[in-house]
Amino acid sequence: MSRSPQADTAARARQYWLMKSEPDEASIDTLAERGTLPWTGVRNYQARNFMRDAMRIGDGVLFYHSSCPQPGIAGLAEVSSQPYPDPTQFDPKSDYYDAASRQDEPRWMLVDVRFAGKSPLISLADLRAHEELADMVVLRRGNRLSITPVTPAEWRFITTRLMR
DNA sequence: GCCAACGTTGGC
DNA sequence: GCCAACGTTGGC
Repeated sequence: MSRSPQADTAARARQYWLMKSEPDEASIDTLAERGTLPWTGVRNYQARNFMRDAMRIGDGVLFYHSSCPQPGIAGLAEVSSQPYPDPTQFDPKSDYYDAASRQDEPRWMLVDVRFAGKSPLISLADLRAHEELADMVVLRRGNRLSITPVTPAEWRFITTRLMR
């Protein structure tokens, strides 16, 4: 099956994601200092599949602080690499070591994420207060996924209405 | 610290 | 392939 030259070169529309990080491990300030971070430690297949199969360089990221005194969106980032194997899976000293993963067939893939700006914290209560965001995946009851898709409308609302 | 919700494991 | 038990997530 051949594809047109346009299909090979045309960028797909930018997509958007929300990525949870525990600020004790990596906060928006950590990302601001370092510029980019490898998104290590994801050990959930659905979240891995988003990074491995769906993300593209330049996709927008809502950087979310979780498991902390003030959970919420703390800033913006963007996907800045192709997927590649998470090195921590091969490191026996890492909390994220996976003895069952093989070098020649890595189980866990990640992307790098680049800092794109800090925002005043947008709390869960703030997010839930807006009808426009009622269907956000991250707000769904029982949701535990550390990476969730964000619709263009949700992205627009958050970045243009809640972040100014 | 509690606990709801969900994913993974492993016996059968 | 079922499903109970167990572990983890993550807000409160």
